[in-house]
Amino acid sequence: MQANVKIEEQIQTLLKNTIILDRRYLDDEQLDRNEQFKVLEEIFALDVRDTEIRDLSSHFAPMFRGDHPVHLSLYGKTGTGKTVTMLYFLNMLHSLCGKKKIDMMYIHLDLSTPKPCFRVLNDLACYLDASKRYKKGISLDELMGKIEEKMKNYQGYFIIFVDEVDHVRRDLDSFLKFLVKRLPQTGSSKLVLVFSSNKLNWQENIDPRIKSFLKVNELFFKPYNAHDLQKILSLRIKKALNAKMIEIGVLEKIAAVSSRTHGDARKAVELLSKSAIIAEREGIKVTMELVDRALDDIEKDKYVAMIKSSPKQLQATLYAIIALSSKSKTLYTGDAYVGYKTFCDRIHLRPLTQRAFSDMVSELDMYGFIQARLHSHGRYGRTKEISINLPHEVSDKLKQVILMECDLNPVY
DNA sequence: TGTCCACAGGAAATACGGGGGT
DNA sequence: ACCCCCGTATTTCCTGTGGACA
Repeated sequence: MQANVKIEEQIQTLLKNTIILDRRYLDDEQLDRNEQFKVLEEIFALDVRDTEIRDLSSHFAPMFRGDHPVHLSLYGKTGTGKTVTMLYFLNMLHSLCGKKKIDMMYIHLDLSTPKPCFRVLNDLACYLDASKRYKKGISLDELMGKIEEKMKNYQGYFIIFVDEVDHVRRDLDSFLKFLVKRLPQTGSSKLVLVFSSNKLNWQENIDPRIKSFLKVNELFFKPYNAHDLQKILSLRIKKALNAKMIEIGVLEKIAAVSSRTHGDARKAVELLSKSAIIAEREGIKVTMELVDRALDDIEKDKYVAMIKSSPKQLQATLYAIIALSSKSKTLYTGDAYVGYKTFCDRIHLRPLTQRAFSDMVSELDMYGFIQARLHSHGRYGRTKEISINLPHEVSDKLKQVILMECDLNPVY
């Protein structure tokens, strides 16, 4: 009896302190297409990305006169809404075309993770239902043929949205050549290509003959400013969180910090989400200080997540470096390599050559785990000076994580 | 000024693993 | 089942190098 009361009390307080009401709205991945569009609609209704949408409209307007719009290039850093805005726009365009009885279809090729040319074409073919999913073994030509075959009888507008084009590894040239020169010549469909990229110069390295065929209109997405971010965040708060548990100023702070450092909407929402999670776990309101802590946490998680998804060899390299550099102040490649080999021995991993090890070190340097500066000691040789400038807690955490990964999955 | 250390980092060769064709 | 092809990971081999030292 008494226990019942107690439990009820506890549940009551928990409910009262609940912050996250619907966590799906804190992570777009968990929303389905329609829900995403709904959220977008609300955001765009607040005049966010208004100019971009206007530009897009005017770019595609010729379609309604039976004209053929030229290709389009979108530029903007990650998280500035290129993908989201374009998808939203295409969706609208699609339904508008439906109303006006204009034949139109669009395809979104998502390259957020880099893929070789082959896979991209395969994806395209799959969307068109022109081929099954291959991993390897079929020639590019054959794939292209299948796609052409499928498109031969299509008459209407055909929009291909290539998201993050510069991520086509190996042979971006032949991929573009196919899209720009070969595909338009098959059948009578009106092909419109939309490219997005966060590199301004992605066109620089492509074959000039193809480049000249890419008569592109360009559209720039500016990073979100604090004002826009506030609108976006407040919408998320409305959808996902218990507004009573969020102190005044938190929203503004997150928006300000985010716009100052990156202007990335996804990261801003992530920060909000992280703050809420911490607050809920500790049963307190979301305060300004909590936002700072969430910021730290995100930073740490980044490293941990990255090392977790890295190959064993890279993990071993990092472990050896962390372990060694806590003992001595300056660490050189040779010593690091020796330490790495002993560690490999311990976890039954076949050690790499020094040459390959050196590449691992460079990679870790690139990712920001360590710093490796080339330094010459005169007749005592030239080597990299390796140092770590992560906070101790982070490197300790990394060590733990790596050990766990290795001990649980011994190789060889 | 020449030597020589202890590597860096480029190029080419080789190993590997997964998948299709037959 | 066997062979071939392709893309990627490593190895092998190699040339290059800043500067302390004699």
